[in-house]
Amino acid sequence: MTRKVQCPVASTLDLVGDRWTLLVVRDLLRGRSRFSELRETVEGIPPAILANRLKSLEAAGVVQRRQYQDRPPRFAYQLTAKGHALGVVVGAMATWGEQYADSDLALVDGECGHGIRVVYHCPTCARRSPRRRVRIVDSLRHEV
Amino acid sequence: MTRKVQCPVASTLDLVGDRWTLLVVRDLLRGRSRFSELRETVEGIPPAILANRLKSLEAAGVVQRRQYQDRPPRFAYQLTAKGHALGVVVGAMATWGEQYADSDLALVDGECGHGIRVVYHCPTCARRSPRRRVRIVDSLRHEV
DNA sequence: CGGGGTCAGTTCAAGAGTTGAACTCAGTGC
DNA sequence: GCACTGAGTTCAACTCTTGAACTGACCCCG
Repeated sequence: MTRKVQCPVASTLDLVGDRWTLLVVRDLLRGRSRFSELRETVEGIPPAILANRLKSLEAAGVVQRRQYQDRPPRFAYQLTAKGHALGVVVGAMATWGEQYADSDLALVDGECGHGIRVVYHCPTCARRSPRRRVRIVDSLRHEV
Repeated sequence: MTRKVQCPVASTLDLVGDRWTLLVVRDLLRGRSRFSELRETVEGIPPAILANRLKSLEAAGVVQRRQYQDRPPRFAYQLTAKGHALGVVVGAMATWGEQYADSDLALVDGECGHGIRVVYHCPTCARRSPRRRVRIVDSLRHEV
């Protein structure tokens, strides 16, 4: 069901625009990697959906399925670089959700260990704008 | 269908975790405000879905429905502050999607007019980390 | 005064996706 | 041999989504 659009938001939503996919990504970011771990931590996901989503994510190059032992064949799912980049989306949702709901999860910098936020950043002005009003325009080339 | 969870990602997804809602928010951010405008610009959305989503968003306090004339009653939908804050999520998807798909949309700072990105930011270190590895942990209070 | 057009939706049948429960199958520990 | 674990698959019931058509209020035009 690929929509033939150019909007990056729409193409992102083609992959992760459902109730479950980003919860799976969230738990992969949390360090879960095995099917059964994900089934336990992704709140009430039916195994059929989990299997289906992991397949889509693998097909999209977002996760990688690795067999980590073969006597009883066992698999681990890990995020690729592309998948780790999706952390910004999950993080943005966490940042937003934290303002409007109680939370037991936090987004933490892998290096300094501090809680972090997802914010706007203008590379031209080198200016960060956590709550800036932002517009979405049809293109930078033919500005609306 | 409220999930009784505390994860901010999950509660955000309860509201916007479907194929359409964030496309509607995107176009509200783009300055569209009337039903017919949204129907035209949200790629192929069925009017029943659009009406339904606008109702949910209004109930969630993300948009506000204003009657802007009453001879023929006409309505405009506008984002509240809460809704504008969702721009970070849409922006994160745009940022991610732009790296993996061609784009005709751009995220623009409302003030300086430059194209902007959505990035991680650590308020403690005052350090911005566009591609930093990030972890999601169970809580900052009782660290995992 | 009648016809066509716009806007903001609603209605409805058909189809697609989701849910929950149960089941499979291989291997392992006891 | 037997229960258990991990990694899924299968299936029927249910719900949600899709697309197309329709409504109804109001305008403008001749």
